[in-house]
Amino acid sequence: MRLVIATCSVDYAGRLSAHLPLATRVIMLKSDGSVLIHSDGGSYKPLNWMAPPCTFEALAPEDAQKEAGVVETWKVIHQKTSDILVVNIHEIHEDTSRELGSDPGLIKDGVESDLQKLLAEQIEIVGEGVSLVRREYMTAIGPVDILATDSQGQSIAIEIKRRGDIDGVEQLTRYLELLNRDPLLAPVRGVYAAQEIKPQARTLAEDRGIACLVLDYDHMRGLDNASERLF
Amino acid sequence: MRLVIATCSVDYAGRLSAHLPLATRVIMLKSDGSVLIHSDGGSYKPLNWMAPPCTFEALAPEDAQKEAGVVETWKVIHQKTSDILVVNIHEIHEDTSRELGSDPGLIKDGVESDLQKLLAEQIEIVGEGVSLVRREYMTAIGPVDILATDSQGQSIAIEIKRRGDIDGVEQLTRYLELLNRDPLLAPVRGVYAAQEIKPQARTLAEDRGIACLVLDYDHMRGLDNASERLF
DNA sequence: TGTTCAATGTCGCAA
DNA sequence: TTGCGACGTTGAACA
Repeated sequence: MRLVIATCSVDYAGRLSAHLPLATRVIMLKSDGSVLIHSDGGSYKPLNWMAPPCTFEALAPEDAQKEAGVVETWKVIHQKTSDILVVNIHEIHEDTSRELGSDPGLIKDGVESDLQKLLAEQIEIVGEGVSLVRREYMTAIGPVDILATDSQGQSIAIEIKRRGDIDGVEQLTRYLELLNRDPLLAPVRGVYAAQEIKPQARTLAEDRGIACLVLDYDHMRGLDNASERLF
Repeated sequence: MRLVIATCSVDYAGRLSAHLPLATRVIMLKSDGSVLIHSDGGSYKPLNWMAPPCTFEALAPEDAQKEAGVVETWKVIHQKTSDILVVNIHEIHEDTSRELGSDPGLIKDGVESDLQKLLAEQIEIVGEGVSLVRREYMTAIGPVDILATDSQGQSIAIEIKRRGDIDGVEQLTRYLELLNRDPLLAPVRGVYAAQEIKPQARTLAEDRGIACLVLDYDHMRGLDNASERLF
């Protein structure tokens, strides 16, 4: 790992072309050859970067560039896609290198599977008398998040998303079409459950006779507040 | 901007919970209070981070943590969502600070909007006698990229993607279904235009009677530049 | 300010 | 390897 603070300009050519005018930035050079160029702001996404596997090469600038103030040119080339990143260094302000060793990696806990688990446990949220058949009900085109039956014994296919976009409605529509071909299940109605359902998704769902259900994750989780676990 | 190389463990609680075991990492502290924790590998995404707007606070460790080897605790809290990131510093190996100033920002070329603009200008690429009706033709479920008419006056809905995946075909299908309900427009045929069209997307498109059109951005841009040179 | 859509998306899993 | 969906997505344009 090498960290450089330098005044530089950057050019990228690959799936698109991009240019960064001359300014002072942080350049992170990882040991796999990958490069990240960060400004002092924004979010975690760098202004420009090169993903591994790639090769790094430091070159002496051409005469024209040398006159423009370039002291060094870094050329980073992606080995598969031939994407190229060129960093023209005008001045290096800081330059630190250190061996970090491998990282044990991130341990995650609690995402969409939690929502699914909670809704399966609290399936009566979908409606009175509704009971769970099973989670991850397998079909030829993939698993339906939850299959349930209502008080009349009619099947309900439930698709769960954290954020209810239009593509989740498409997904559920495909499942419903398939499930309704099964005479043992049909008729199957659909429920689209999410913490938040976008207006366009709701419109499309309701146009197709799919019910929308907004889930309150915090309420479902009860008092098990994740932030409390830190203290 | 402050760059720290430190042996640390990290905890995050917010939309999910995550934990990073003790290891040596790079910690980037931006002047807006945001924090990025990088390992020496992977892609541009940090192992963990906190996005602005957030507050940064350095605390003395509690006794139990001090015994575990913690010399300092950094607490970063998101001002709106109350997401929290806690960094327990065991040892600082490098610590650099420098004022970077604001960044002029990235200049991009070759994204979807560029493609759309060029295809609108060079609409005859779609077919002889085809003429532009308008870009971003609005419908109830969103704007169609380009609406055009062919030499017979029949409507054409064009969906443009940089890379033609299957979801673009789904999108165009939805538009076509809607547009074909309009007696003033129907029948409307579809054209799926992209720099690269995946085989599955092509198969699905053609199965639905949607024509596929591969765009050569460099060539189209060349024509554009050439036509500019005439005036 | 909120919503929608693209992205050099990235990442992880399963077939 | 490829396909597919989630992501603490991020970022930008637009209403």
